[in-house]
Amino acid sequence: MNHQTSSLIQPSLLGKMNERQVLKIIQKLGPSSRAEVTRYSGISAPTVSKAVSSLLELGLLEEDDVVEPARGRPAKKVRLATESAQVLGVVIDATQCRVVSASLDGALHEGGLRQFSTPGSYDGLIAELAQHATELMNANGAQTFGLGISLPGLIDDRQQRGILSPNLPMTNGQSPASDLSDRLGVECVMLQEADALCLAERHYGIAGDDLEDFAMLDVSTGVGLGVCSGGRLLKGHRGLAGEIGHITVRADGRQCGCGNVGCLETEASDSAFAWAVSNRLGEKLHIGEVLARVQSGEISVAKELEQTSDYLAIGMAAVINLFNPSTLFIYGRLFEADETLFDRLIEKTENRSLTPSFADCRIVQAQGSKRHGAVAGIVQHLTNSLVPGAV
Amino acid sequence: MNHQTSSLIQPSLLGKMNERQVLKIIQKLGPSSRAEVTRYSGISAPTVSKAVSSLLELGLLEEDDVVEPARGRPAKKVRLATESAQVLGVVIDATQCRVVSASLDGALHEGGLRQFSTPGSYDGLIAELAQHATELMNANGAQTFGLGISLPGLIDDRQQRGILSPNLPMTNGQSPASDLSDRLGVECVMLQEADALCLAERHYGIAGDDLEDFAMLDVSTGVGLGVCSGGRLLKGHRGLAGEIGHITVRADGRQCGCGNVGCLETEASDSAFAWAVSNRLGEKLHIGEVLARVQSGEISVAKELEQTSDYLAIGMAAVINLFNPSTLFIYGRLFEADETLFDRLIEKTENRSLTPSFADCRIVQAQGSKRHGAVAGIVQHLTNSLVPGAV
DNA sequence: TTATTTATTAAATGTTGTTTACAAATTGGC
DNA sequence: GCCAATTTGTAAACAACATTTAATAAATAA
Repeated sequence: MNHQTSSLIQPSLLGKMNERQVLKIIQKLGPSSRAEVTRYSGISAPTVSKAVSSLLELGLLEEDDVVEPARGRPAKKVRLATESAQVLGVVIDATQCRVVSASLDGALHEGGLRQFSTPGSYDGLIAELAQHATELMNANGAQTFGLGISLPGLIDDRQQRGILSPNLPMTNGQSPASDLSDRLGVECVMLQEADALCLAERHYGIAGDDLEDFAMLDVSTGVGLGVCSGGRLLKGHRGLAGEIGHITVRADGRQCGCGNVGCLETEASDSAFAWAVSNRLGEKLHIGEVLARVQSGEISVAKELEQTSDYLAIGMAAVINLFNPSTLFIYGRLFEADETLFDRLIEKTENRSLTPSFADCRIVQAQGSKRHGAVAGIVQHLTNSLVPGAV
Repeated sequence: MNHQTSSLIQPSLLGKMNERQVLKIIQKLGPSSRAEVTRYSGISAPTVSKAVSSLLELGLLEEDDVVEPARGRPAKKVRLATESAQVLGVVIDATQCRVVSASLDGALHEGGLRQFSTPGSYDGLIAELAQHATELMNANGAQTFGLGISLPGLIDDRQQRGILSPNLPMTNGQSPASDLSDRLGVECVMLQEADALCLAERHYGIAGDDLEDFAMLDVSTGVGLGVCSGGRLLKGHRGLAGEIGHITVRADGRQCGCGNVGCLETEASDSAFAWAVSNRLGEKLHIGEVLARVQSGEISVAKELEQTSDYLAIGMAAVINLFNPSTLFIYGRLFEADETLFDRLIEKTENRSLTPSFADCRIVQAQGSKRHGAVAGIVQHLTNSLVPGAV
């Protein structure tokens, strides 16, 4: 009658905790010698050696032949596996899918990118993903440790199941992670795409290493939000947290597909912007076409841009007030329309935010990609798997 | 050169982890025998015995003399300390302050409540709090393990310092926890009041035990939000997370003290409601006066109530969409004005929410109090202190 | 050759949890 | 009234694992 789900506390747990800590240090420091890890961690040298041996045996680490000239005996560095092991990342989008292979340090492989149009059926999607994944798994001698998936829409994180994806309805109720895992025989995890972008910044971003509490606003067809709080992704009860696209920013706004009116998404997204422009021109244009005409100087969209950014600022301010992120990443192509837009958007956001919260937050454009995010997702999953009840 | 802040991984860590686990089980199950803990946890009997001994020695547990008639040797139960130990809770509000004493299981002591008007100066506040606390510490033979403080306004969680409290400006920049700790010689922690309400529900609430992801909306003078995610309070980078009062719900709304316009707080709080009623009646009324006149049938406030709840629903829907709570607690006295208000508010919230997120969330009125929250805060702090790098 | 740094090995010590056995304290039946 | 059954809690023995220190080997620069 064991009601506790938590991991059993056994002496061997300590060894695993040390392994995970050593792994995390190498993820952070890059290729390192055992002595460097010892100094950095405060763990004794023999313990570090033991953990490194174990990680080498697991295949998560590899020996690195780089020698840096120094005083005494040269260090034999170890690094995250790049030759003997790999992970795959899968990005599923409304129109396109991508499969990439990467080493455990997150570096995407040259020539390891497969891209194809999203098939019309779920079975077709899984089949094509599985095929490309299999090819990448066999492409080089590396053992594949796992696969991460970035999926748009609402995702049930506990059941690893799609719930509602307006632009990709075929995934509703499906479990691509489980289906791919069955076909490929490797561990698979699925992430909401905004969460994937979060992990991309957290693990492979350039924004410094104090990235424990930050947020990612993804402005494209809809508006998505990923939040990292205390070093963990904010999931909520079922994993639906971060659905900012349908918060109300205009009590009497336009009708939204969700049934509500005046959602952030209907007032401030690529689609909303394109809709507004189309409305004025009396011609149905997609965001790409709008941006192209703007860049060619054919049309001016200052007014629509202003209105869109007014509402986007309300959404950004809500994120800053509610989550107090140290950094707010903005992911989107709207800024291509006007290079001064970003700065004006920040100013508007400041006016809509609580002063101390805004002062504590820097706002930058995101650098990462969903590809990197999917890879980061599986790498993080593997890392945490080392210790049963890990952070 | 140890850059790691995490706790050192030592064999003795395991013992502490077991102690904490045993303590948590007793917190959850109530007074229990060692055998019961053994069965529930799956930990072996001698280990449980050892942990219990240690916790008895620390003073966190006490022996319980209740014997339940059963088959074999009667169990000697242990419980959270109630006679030999206590904690204090402090609630600081704009007009009133309270100091309470409670046993480690959270039960407030009979006659252990001190209440007084909030002094005009910070030094006076600390002095009076310290005096009442000292008296409560000496009131019975119990050793005082710590003190929890509930404070309104923005709080820097890392530095345990007040930042900005519109209704209690004397605490800005101050550290009541540290100041009281110096005077009393016991451990003190400070919580934002919405977070305190969260902990009250989580530890002493009646809402079931699956309370890992939930939210607490405190509608009073302003609108505050506390969020518990994955069992931890959402803090954000500095601890400012949950500042929902100043998100924009009406792009062209009333001017707010924060500098912005159309904040949730200026459109949907006790004050906003009272302001709207006062405006119509041409007479400046406080919320209490409004409610009194409503209950006496003197005035009708249906229209203002409708508008207030319209905007409150927008805020609640934002919480549901963004945090995906399993439960949303509402704390406030607005519902006294109309007993059907709560149900209508839920309906409006549903219209403003994403369907799956709303379906996953039940909305209930909060039962806990800030007093319980302050106590829960220090008890949780003490519990987590058992293991350095705890959850 | 000496100094220096790295990494491993060996030995000593201490911690943990578990199993096994046993004592303790009660109920229930004869 | 007494003995068996039952359940609880502790003690001792044991095995696993960790950490540390110290010693040793290895590999290079000076």
